[in-house]
Amino acid sequence: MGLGSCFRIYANNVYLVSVTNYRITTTTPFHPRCRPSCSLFHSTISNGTPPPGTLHALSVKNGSFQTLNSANHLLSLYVKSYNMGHAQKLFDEIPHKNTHTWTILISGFARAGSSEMVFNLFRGMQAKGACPNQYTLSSVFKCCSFDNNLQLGKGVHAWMLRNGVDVDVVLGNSVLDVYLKCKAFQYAERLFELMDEKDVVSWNIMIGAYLRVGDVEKSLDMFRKLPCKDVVSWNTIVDGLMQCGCERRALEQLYSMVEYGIGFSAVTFSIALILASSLSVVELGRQLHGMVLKRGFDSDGFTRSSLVEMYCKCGRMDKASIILRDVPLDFRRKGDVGVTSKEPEAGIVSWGSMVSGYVWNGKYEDGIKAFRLMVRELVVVDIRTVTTVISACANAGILDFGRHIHAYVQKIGHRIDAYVGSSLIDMYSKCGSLDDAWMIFRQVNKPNVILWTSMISGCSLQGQGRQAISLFEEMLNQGIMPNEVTFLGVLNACSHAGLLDEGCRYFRMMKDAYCINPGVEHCTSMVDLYGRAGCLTETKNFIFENGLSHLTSVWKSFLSSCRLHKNVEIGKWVSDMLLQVAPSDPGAYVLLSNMCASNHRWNEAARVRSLMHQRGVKKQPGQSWIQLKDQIHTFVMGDRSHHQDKEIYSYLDTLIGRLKEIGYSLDAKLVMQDVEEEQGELLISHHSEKIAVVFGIINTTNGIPIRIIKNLRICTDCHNFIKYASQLLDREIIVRDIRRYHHFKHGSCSCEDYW
DNA sequence: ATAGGGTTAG
Repeated sequence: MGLGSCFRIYANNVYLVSVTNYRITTTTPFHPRCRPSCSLFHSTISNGTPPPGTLHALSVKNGSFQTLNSANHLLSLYVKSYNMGHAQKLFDEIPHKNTHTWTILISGFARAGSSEMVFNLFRGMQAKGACPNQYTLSSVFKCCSFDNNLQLGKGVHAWMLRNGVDVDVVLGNSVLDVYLKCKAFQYAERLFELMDEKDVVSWNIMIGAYLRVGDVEKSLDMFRKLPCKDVVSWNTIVDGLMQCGCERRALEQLYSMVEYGIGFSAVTFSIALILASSLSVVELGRQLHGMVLKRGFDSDGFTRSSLVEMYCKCGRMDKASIILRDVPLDFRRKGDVGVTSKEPEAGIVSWGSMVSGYVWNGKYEDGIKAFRLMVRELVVVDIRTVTTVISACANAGILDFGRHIHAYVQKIGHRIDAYVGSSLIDMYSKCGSLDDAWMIFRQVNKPNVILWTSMISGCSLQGQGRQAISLFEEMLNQGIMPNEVTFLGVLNACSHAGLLDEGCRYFRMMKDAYCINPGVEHCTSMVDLYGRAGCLTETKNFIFENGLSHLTSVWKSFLSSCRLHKNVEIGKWVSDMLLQVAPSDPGAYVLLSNMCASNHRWNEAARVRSLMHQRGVKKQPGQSWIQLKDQIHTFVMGDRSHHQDKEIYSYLDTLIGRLKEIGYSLDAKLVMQDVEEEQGELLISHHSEKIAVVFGIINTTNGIPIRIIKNLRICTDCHNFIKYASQLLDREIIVRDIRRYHHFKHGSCSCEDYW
């Protein structure tokens, strides 16, 4: 993790520490009593340290920075306070480096996850004839594990054996971990057998590795054979089972822990709380909360964060905020925090969880408020939390908040890595701003599959099918291995762009060349592809050949294709199938009645509606929302609750009049097609998306695109209305509905009227 | 100095 500018609190003073071009600056001078000396470097860490940069400057000035020993101490001080930029600079200045000098810097970069730096330094070290010690090797192996660099790991392991390096159990475990993280199970198993000294950590590493690849039986077997389990062994098995989707078995193991009297650690609580929220057992969560309080684990930041997250996921924001109330933002001043402790991060995580929690629960304003508070209070927001929040913004479609966070990431000087990059690309493309997504995509250094996939899916989402495909081809050319998600993006792109042949080719490629079994989503996408191309017979064959006839999504897609191609005969048959599979799905009835209506079969349409009514199937009410400044404005059909309602409706009526002059018409038959409620022209003209659009027009200046999010699919009339409005007012209007994006510009839509 | 908590795409 790179470190840019950040705020650090030393002895109740806030320092802005910025590291740019290896130069360190602080806004507030440190305490004048401090005089740099070797011993001071150590003692100051624990009791309110002035930034080491200042110490460095002073020590150079008054000549106390002379011996290699003191240089190494200073180096380690930089490393411990995460100032790797300055550490590197100092390192370069040290003329005669010893093993210790190299090791300090290497371990620092290893902790920061900068594998490339570690590998380069390690090579440099060997070239200069400095002999790596066990600490050095351990750091290198850690990076090999992190980077899946099997080649280097194997090389260093061989070098160790050749040079007769004394391998103790810790170093042996590091090597074992490399082989397992790289999924080199044969090597690992052989090494495990040959290790003359094995401890419980070695076993835990093995058990964890089998769980990561989903080999539940093997890991459970080893777990049972393990003679002296520690709490980590138990944590590993509970968490691993949960990750493998065996939540019930995880819960059983958790209960066994209690039975055997194994004391829970903070990690156990974290895992257990997540388990409780994924099983939606609020009661278990509450019990755990009680235990946490009883055992005093509520001072642990990670545990608190899990508590907050658990309550957030259960929708209990009240409970979550109570926990957070006891975690003040100035938690770092409480004196229980050392520079090297994980605690500051953990406190931040609690707040980050709260921000995400608000967003998950649709309380965007509160989320934004909490985030602002964090920033205002000069808290360093943990980058992992940031990615979570960005992804929450993506799913909630709130571009402004997303942009704020993007700006924040830039401000703190964090490099946009694959994690942040993917979530930003996703956010921008889901919020309808593909240009920004491209900008992010181009600036990421080492793109991985996920990054490529985000961009491919983004293009596909925005209807840029061809673009998505050429991106995919480029990815293959660069030797990046696509996975099932990538193929899903590509297939969706083909289906949106109507590229039948290409879609079929990629589907075969996925199965034959990459041995990926098509999942439900892939098959639905294929059904969509065939259906949209008008190959209704092929669609039907595909469904039966692939045994998909039990899937609601497949029949729904088929039915909308029938509607598109106005094939009522097949459509009726499809809707029979659909109603058999999903008799209580409101979408089935709506689609069917729409299809009948658009073919002027009014009686049948009415029959479908009354059937729906009889069976007590309720349609989801339509809702649209738009963000202006910090506020999210939500509208339902015929909404009168907004304080600007008079203005909105009079503008809407005028606008409809003007649009009619350029060709828009409120067609009576469209009234019946509607996905929301459908009774007469008045109601259709007051659909939530129309209200939201008008509200946006009134409250923004010309030239600013209007972004609307809708919880259902957009109806034909609103689609028409917005097309004409974009032409008349020369405005870009972007509507994200439940299925896809509609990018209206100059009177046409990016979906080319298919959705 | 080794293992376990939560980060990105659908």
